[in-house]
Amino acid sequence: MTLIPTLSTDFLTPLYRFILLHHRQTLTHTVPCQTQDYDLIARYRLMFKPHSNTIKAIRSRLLDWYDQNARSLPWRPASPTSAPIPPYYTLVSEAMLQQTQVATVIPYFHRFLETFPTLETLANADEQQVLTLWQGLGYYRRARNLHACAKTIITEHNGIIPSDIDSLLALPGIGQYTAGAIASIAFNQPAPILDGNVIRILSRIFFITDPTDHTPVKKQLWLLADQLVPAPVSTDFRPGDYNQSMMELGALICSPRNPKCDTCPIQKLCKAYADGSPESLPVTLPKSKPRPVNHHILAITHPSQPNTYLLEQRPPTGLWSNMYQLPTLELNHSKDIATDQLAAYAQKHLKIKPQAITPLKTFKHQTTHLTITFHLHAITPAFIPSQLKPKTQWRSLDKLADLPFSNPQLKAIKAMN
DNA sequence: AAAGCGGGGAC
DNA sequence: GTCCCAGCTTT
Repeated sequence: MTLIPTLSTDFLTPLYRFILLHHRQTLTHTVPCQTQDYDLIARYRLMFKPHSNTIKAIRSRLLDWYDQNARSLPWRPASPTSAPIPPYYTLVSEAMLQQTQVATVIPYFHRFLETFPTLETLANADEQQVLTLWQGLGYYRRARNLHACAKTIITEHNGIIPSDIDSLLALPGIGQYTAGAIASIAFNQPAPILDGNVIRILSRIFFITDPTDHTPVKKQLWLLADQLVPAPVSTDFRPGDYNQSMMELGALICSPRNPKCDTCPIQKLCKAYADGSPESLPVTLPKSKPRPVNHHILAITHPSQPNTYLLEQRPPTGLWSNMYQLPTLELNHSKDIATDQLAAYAQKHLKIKPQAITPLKTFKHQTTHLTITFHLHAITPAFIPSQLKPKTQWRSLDKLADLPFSNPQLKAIKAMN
């Protein structure tokens, strides 16, 4: 019994060739197999080589379903016959859609393109303006990467977004998924994608019960996705539409909970449905819980100018990098002791000697890794400092529209007005 | 391999 | 409350 998979490598990128080679070796070492390995080997066979009829059925059913049920979205052509959208639109939408739902992205996408209608306008913009348009969307590194991406494409690719996976992967903020999405959607290249939707669908169709965020399983899923994406020789060579049909199915039918199996175009091909357990897949590794921390916000009023407060810019790395805020420090102990610490911090780091510190408000903010309790304090300086620390400035709260703030900072600022 | 990185939708 | 979302990067 041979377990060497027969894959066409004609259209695989070097990365996939590497993965494939690695697993060929793995499988070679598995032969001859031990009896206790039969289950594992059966699973590997399945994952490597679905029956060609299964592959064809999945492709054609998904494409037919997509033609009838695709949502109208701003980054899609209005109809199959209308002009293709610029690759720049695909780049922007894919950056925004990373870990973010379609409904959340739509208004941001419109505002962004209104301000930066072309790659060149984006490349020439200030990072501050790009971040401000991203305000509230989260994962702000995406905005800075997209901005850097535009600059790089202008200088190193003559302003033309590259269509090959390797060039795309070299750009900041573009990983395997986004490279595959841009190559397939914007340039109709037969590149696979693997996002949360595709993982969910593949794990259910092929009944993959291993944790899908485990690296070897993830590699198998990439190989599976690579086999399923239409190849140039096939009659239904629409890799961009096929990839989008997978994600569309994951969003509209094959949802994490309460999947609508009754209306699923590939229900008959789904092993998890046959097993009666689609909702139990995919299996994921347990995630760590958010850590509680305390952040203290200092609302320092200008002694003479009304409604004017001291602002600072956050460091270029870490949480809310490069965004603006009322001076804020992390201080993790009881609130009573905090006042002295706040005064010391204001003197040392802001050159402000507080005349009075008044607690104003406390509120919680949730991120993926932190549960932050914000403590908002009003501070009246004893005098106006002769000079300010770098990256700090006095600013009227009426004139903040051009600066990027995190949601909790906006909340604190709103409480001051 | 694991952690850091946001905010909101859906239930 | 929970889980997850058209993931990427750093350690």
